[in-house]
Amino acid sequence: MVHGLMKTSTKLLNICIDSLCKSRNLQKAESLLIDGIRLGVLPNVITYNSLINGYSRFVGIDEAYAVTHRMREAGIKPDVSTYNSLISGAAKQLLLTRAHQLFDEMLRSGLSPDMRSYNTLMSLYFKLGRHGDAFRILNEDVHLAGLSPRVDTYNILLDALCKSGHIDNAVELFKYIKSRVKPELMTYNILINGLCRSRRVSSANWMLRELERAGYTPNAVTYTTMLKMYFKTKMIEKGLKLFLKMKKEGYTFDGYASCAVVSALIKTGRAEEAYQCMHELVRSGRRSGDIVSYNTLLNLYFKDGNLDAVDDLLEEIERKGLKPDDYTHTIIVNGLLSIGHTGGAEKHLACLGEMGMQPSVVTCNCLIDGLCKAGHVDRAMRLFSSMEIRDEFTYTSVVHNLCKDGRLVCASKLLLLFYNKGMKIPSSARRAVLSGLRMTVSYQAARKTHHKFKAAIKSNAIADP
DNA sequence: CTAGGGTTAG
Repeated sequence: MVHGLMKTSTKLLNICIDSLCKSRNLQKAESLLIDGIRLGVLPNVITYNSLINGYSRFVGIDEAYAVTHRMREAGIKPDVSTYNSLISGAAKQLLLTRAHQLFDEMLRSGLSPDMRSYNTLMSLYFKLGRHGDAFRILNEDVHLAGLSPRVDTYNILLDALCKSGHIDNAVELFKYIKSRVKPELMTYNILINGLCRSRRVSSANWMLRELERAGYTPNAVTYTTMLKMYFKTKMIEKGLKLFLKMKKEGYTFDGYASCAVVSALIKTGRAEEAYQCMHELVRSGRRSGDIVSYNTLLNLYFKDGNLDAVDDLLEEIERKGLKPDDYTHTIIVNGLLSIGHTGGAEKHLACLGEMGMQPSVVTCNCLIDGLCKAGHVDRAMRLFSSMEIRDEFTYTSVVHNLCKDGRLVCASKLLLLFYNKGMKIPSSARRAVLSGLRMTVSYQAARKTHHKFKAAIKSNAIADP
């Protein structure tokens, strides 16, 4: 009798602790655990697994691993679930070696990894761009372990194919797996997202119909994905119409769709409607209060020139203990540049460095472009030289701005260098250099440079595929 | 374990 009651209590304790952990309230979960022990309700492996999962997701792998010592002291041995949580914690921080260490430790403890353990490892390899290693796990390790992939494994595979630009292979794989497993709503969402990212509007709509034919109802994820595709393909009104439909039909819409709508409205100069949308979101009480929605709002205030609101919002972010991310810093740098405060923007970048953070490529790109446009080409070029990672935005921006500044020789030399590196630069950059050369140097010089560019692009096209 | 939102060039 007493034993039965205790079992019920532990179950209740576990439900409470798990829900606290899932909502990031790890402190409260810890004190509940202590209260439980005081009252004689003993934790079991499930209790500790919830904690480990929470620390893995929201704090860090070391903090999560520390809990395993506490559970061992309590006489409870970690199980496969424990290790799965730990491995996903390592995977979240892209710590491949750590993930493998934990995997080996699990094997040494006599535990057999399950499909989820392999899924986590595969997904990590995909995230690191090591597709070959991911497929090796699937084709060798999973087989050796006597396991077979289910729909969740295929979801990971499909998503990886979509995100690495192999959407056609993803669709092919989808057709193949349909004969083996029943696709989930998530499976359809992954494919729709892949099609939307490559702007295949009609294929995305076809996949949406397939989703419905399979008996599913589109959810907030499906609609947000479609919404973004409309904005990306400049079909703003169509996107807004879909947003209205989501609201009207009472779909489980949340802050995700609103952020996408607000940013599209800002980009098309409709600040008034953007404010309205943001206010609606706050009123609905669905604002999740995460850094993404703050970034969206911050961008809106900057673009609207509402600097007092910017100050207040930055203060609020700090007060709430939210960590500004790369997007936040980019928005701030861009905002400072837009009000002509180039020194402030440079200072912000320097501050990041002092705090031991690397500014992102995007942040640097914005500063380079802003400095150039404000006439400080030399300062921009100094930043350009110091960058370790550059992308096509960096190059395009630098070439265009050098041309505008009349430094055509420099621009053409750099462009040639980028072509030789195999970078994909929009043809507008080449046209800017050539027309500049024609106007300020000579038709002859432009023609010679044109040939050089063509040769570089051609030799790269052969070396690349 | 796996799906959707926010920043930059032309």
